Amino acid sequence: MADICKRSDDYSRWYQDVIAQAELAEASPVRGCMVIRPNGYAIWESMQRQLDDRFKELGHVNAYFPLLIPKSFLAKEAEHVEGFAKECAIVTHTRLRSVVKDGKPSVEPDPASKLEEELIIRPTSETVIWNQYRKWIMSYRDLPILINQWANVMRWEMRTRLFLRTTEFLWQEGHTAHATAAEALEETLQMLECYRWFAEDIMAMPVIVGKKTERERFAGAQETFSIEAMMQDNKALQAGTSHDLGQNFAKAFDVKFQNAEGSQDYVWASSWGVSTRLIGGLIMCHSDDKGLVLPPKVAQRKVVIVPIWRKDEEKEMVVAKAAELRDMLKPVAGLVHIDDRDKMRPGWKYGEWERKGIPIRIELGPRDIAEDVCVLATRHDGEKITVPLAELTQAVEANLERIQSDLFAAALERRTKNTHKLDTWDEFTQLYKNEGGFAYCHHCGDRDCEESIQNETKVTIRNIPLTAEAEEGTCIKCGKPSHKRVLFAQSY
RNA sequence: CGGGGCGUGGCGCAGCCCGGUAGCGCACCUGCUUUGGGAGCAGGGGGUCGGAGGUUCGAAUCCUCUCGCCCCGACCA
Repeated sequence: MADICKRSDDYSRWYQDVIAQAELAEASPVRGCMVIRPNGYAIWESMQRQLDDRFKELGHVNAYFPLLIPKSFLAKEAEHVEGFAKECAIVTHTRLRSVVKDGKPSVEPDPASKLEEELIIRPTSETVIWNQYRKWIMSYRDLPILINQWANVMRWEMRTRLFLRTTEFLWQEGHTAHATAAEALEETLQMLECYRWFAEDIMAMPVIVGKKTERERFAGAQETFSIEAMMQDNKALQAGTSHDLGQNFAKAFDVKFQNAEGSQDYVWASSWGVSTRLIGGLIMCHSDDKGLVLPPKVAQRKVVIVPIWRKDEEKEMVVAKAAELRDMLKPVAGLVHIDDRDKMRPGWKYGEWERKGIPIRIELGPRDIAEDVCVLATRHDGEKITVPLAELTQAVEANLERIQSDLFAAALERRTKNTHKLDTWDEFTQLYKNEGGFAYCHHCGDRDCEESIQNETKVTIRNIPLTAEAEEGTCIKCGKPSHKRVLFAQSY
């Protein structure tokens, strides 16, 4: 039981096994949609809370815009339609009627309820939001507007994978409006940095921060920036994006303001988002063949106590002691769970909490209590140490910090080991024929050249790192001159 | 949508080729003994084999269609 495929045998099978065994999510009756189970949702809540706090610190407020968008809205920004039209779900009727089909009772859309203007289920909310902004913005005094919304969106993708790409997903989308291009860009970069912070400091997932090429840009954006993380199969995962929208949406939705000098100008915009895809990244970044591994800062339950007993009297005593420890640990570990389920032996419980990724497990039995100690086991490295109860709080606190930094260090080391600087097409194709990874290479910047690389190798330019230094070279593919290296990888 | 694989109690599978109306492991329920790394014994409940049609005295097994899932591609956060 509890079989998790080894990463080395079949990575994507392993990924699915981890999700199933940790009870994070499962498929739904509708293809491509997922049911996020409590363990998975707890991760999302934890991410949501921390991001939301940060957004607010940076001056943003939350609002909510509707799920349904008039079809015509999507047609207002040319590139935007181009980008999303293929994957929009459309509402055409407002009610069903009962019918008998092949002798069986059934339902079908009532033809009488057909909508005059069909509605789109939002794939993203720029259009509805900008339609409202037109009403809210008159003067430069109304700017900036810094709104975020937590919502679900739908993109009818051909192929889905739990968390990484589902037809419906949860995300946050920030939509800001500014009086100047510089301010919009500043906001775009500020939120990009916020995402870097979240990925690295909270998720312990190192990322490369950079600018997307024209080809990979968000439909309707002037510039798109992303954070890219390396998964354990050496593929890249785009973990968050921040877009400088320029005046594209303001022009499409006619959002003008009067500036201090009295003249009219279109508003400058940014939008940025991260989604439940982050959970997929979290899994693929840290988990192992035993199951999920959660960084303490993301884990809702950071510590579980497994009491051990033989007789009922022992159970009472051990569980009471466990409750004491739980209360004692609250300031450093938050809510601590005591697994006092009967009918399950300790070994079983250890396995279960390992599959579920709880960072620290405390084992507490009569022998420990007699000696005023307990056993502290850390999930990520499997180490077990005996800790005097008097020192437990500090030990837990120190270990939570250690786990967090160990995970980041391990992920960074793995990325470093699998990152290369390549200068020849031969090395490039060899790398991606074999182990893959990140490759910093020169590229001419030509869209067709970029496309031909993808067609031949499935490798794309993930981004142009913000830290890329000027360096003369020649394009890895076509040999034309290049002035800096860009980040290549196969991606999810 | 193209290529490959697979649908049999909750989960994982066997049976299918050589038709005779279902079996194993785990899980579940009851009881007793257990409990420091996935406990043991005994008893027990649950499926008509993804769906539809066909061949046949008889179909999980053969044929046709269909739906769904997984993997590999094209599309994408």
